[in-house]
Amino acid sequence: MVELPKYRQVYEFLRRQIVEGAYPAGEALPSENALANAHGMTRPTVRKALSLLISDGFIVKRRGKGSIVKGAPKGIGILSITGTTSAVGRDNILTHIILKPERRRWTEAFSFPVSEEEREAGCIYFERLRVVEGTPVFLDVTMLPDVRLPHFTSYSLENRSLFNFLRVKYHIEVTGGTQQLFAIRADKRLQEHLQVKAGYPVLQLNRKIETTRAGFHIYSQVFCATRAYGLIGTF
Amino acid sequence: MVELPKYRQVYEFLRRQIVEGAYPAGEALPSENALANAHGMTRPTVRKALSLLISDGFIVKRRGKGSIVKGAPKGIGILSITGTTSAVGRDNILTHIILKPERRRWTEAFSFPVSEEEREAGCIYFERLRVVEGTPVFLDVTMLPDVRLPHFTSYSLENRSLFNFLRVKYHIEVTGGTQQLFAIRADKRLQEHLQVKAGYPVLQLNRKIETTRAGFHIYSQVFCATRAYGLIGTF
DNA sequence: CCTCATTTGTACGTATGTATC
DNA sequence: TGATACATACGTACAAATGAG
Repeated sequence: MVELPKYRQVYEFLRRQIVEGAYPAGEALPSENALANAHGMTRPTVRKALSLLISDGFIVKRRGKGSIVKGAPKGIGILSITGTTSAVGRDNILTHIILKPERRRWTEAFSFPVSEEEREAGCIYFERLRVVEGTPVFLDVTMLPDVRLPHFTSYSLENRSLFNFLRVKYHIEVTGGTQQLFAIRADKRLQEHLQVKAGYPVLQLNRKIETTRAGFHIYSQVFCATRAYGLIGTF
Repeated sequence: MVELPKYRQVYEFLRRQIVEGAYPAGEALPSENALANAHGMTRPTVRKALSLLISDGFIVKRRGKGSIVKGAPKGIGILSITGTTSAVGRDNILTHIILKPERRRWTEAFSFPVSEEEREAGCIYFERLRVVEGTPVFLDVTMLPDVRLPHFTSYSLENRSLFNFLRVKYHIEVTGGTQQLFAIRADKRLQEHLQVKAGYPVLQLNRKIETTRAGFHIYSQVFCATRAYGLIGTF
């Protein structure tokens, strides 16, 4: 088992501190030098951790002032790299398996081109519904190539983060991705699962997710009814 | 006038090279060491430039291989930090002023809270329509606080990037921001400007944009009909 | 299978500039 | 003015993945 790199450790540490409210919104984190001392590392390493917090939208930095904690945003941060599970408040999200992982042939990956190797490997396909505080919010369709994933289809993903699952079971780390956004009308299937009326506007997200394993991508399609929560993100 | 930092210069240089097709998709950029030598800087500086290209979705990196250029994605990259103008293909976008910049009182900034100073300063408000290849794609509503922006309302923003404008005229640099996404039905106003039918699903983007000037935010609301182009982004 | 050169990833240390208070 | 804090940039070292031989 490989240790997380130092900058990731501090990142995780600070992230937890912030969401737990150790630093109220508007307050500054300890200075970069202070953090470096406290964690036994140098300033460049701390800065790398902080830059992750910035791109996650947890802090902003002001020259001469410090790293100021942003208030917890209202909405669901699915636009960033964090998976759906950790994007919400986490405690109040339930995952319901609509279609268990099964092997398929690739047809297409949500308008993303599929490489030759991926096509040959075959496709693992499953559908999940995410329920936040009793109301269905996401319909999540996932496709990934069936290469070196022993016993994948026999595991249950009920209430489990796919990204964490891939990391601990198969050593696959998510590194980033591309996404495409559309506004569409709810069709019959979406009406049913997301509990909206016919023709209701729904967000559609097509994502191609890069990983540390070269050539291994996760293709994911998310449908989201934004009546209560908007999707939020930072840039 | 302050020079751009070195890492920004290389970033701009490589970015231009990529969009001009100097490195076809799938090819690797010169190695970090090579770039460092070529541009008279060290590897950390080059790496900073490359990390910008990654977050813009231009390249992916593979350990032991190099920085591989991604194919030009189809869609409009408005989700990232680049303004609307440079998000598109750039040559084929036209800006039509619907409402010229005028002073208003703040009511609300698209569901974002407005600070006391911003409220007191008053609000500059304007609306623009972006037309790509003959079809209207965005309706762009912008609000910004009227502080230390001499003669702003007297300039025309026709076919001009707001971000560039702020940089060269007022020394304000955009550093990032938060956005919120919804799928809505087109109302009367949107039907007219975006040329869609009643009830057509439209993407709504509320953005609060941070700048180098402390406490100065740009609030922007974008409506987008995603019939032809989806919005794309990386993470 | 092993070795080696190349390339990126992580982390160290140092120096100087610039904004804030 | 001085202290503090972040921004930029230098230089170095070793680890880990890749691909060629």
